[in-house]
Amino acid sequence: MSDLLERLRGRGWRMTAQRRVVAEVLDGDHVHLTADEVHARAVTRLPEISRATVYNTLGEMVTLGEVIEVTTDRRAKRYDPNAHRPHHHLVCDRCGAIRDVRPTGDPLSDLPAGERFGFMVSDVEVTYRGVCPECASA
Amino acid sequence: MSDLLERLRGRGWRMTAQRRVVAEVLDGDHVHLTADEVHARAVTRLPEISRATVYNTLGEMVTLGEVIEVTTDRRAKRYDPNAHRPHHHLVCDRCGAIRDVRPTGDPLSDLPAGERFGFMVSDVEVTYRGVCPECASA
DNA sequence: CGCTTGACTTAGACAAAGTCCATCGTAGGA
DNA sequence: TCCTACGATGGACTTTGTCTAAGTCAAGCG
Repeated sequence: MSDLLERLRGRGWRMTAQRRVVAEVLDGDHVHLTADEVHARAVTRLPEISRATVYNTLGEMVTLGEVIEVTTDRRAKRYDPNAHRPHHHLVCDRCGAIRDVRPTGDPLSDLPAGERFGFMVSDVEVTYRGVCPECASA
Repeated sequence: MSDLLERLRGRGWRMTAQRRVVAEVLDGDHVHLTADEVHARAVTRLPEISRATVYNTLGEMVTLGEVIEVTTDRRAKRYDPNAHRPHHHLVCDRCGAIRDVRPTGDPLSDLPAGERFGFMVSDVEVTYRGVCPECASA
C-alpha cells in the first residue's frame, strides 16, 4: 500500500496519521469497503478518528483518481483502491460479495453514434450480477 | 400507459386510485424518475397520496417485473417503465440526465469463464457516462 | 345493492448514509 | 521553535428509504 501513500505524498498531500490509516485500510485486491467499514477498521488503529475525516479522505482520494467509487446497490457506496488497472465488477445478488473482473472487448465501442444522443461519452461501467459459489451451495 | 395498467390488472392487482396515478406518472420513453419525483407528480393529481404508498407501489411494480430500478449514483434510485425492451443507460455526469441506449454486442459473452470466480452470472448492467449536449454547450 | 373482509393507504416515527460547519489541533516550512 | 494554513473533530442536519398501527375501501358474496 505504500504505493498509494507514495503517490499521495507526491501530489503534495499533507501526511497525517488519519490519512495514513485510511490508506492502509484500503490496501489489497478485491477490496470494496463502505465508508463505514473503513471507519470501523481505522478506529482499531486510531481510536479517535472521526467519521467526517474518513468521508473527507475517501472523497479526496477519489478526486485524485487514486481510488474508485463503486455503487452496486441502493446501500452505501464502496471504495476500490484498484484504480490503476481498468476493470469492472461482478456482484453476488444474495450476499453482496464483489469481485474485480476484466471482460474482453471494449463496451465503449459497442455504443453506435446513433445511440449517443449527442453526448460526449467518456466512460463506461459494467456490473455483472449473479450468485457466488458460497451462496449457491448454501 | 393503459398497457402497464392492463398488465397489472391481469396479475390480480387490486386497482386503486393511487396505483393508477403512479402508473400514469411513469408512462413514456426515457422516463427515469426518482420516488420523490413520482410522488410530487402524483400529488398534483391526487393530493392526499402518501410517500409510503408511492414507495410501496413502485416496489411492487419492480417485483412484478413491470418497472426497472436504476441506480446511477449515490442519490435516489430511479424507476424506468421500459422493462420489456432490454436496454442500458447513458448518464450525463453534470446534470444527471439519463437516456435509454441499446449497444450492439452482448457484454455477458465478454466475461470469460476464468473471470467468473465460480459465480452463476445471470445479468449485466452497462452504464455509459459522459456529458450531454445541453451541458456541453453551457 | 349493501355487507364483509382483507388488502391497501396513511402519517409520522425511525433508520442509514452522507454533508456541513464552527472550532480546535497539528504538519511542515521559515 | 514558532506560525499558520490545512486538516480533524463531532454534532447537527439532510436526504432517501423503511416500518408500523390504525383507518379506509375495492370487490366478491349473498
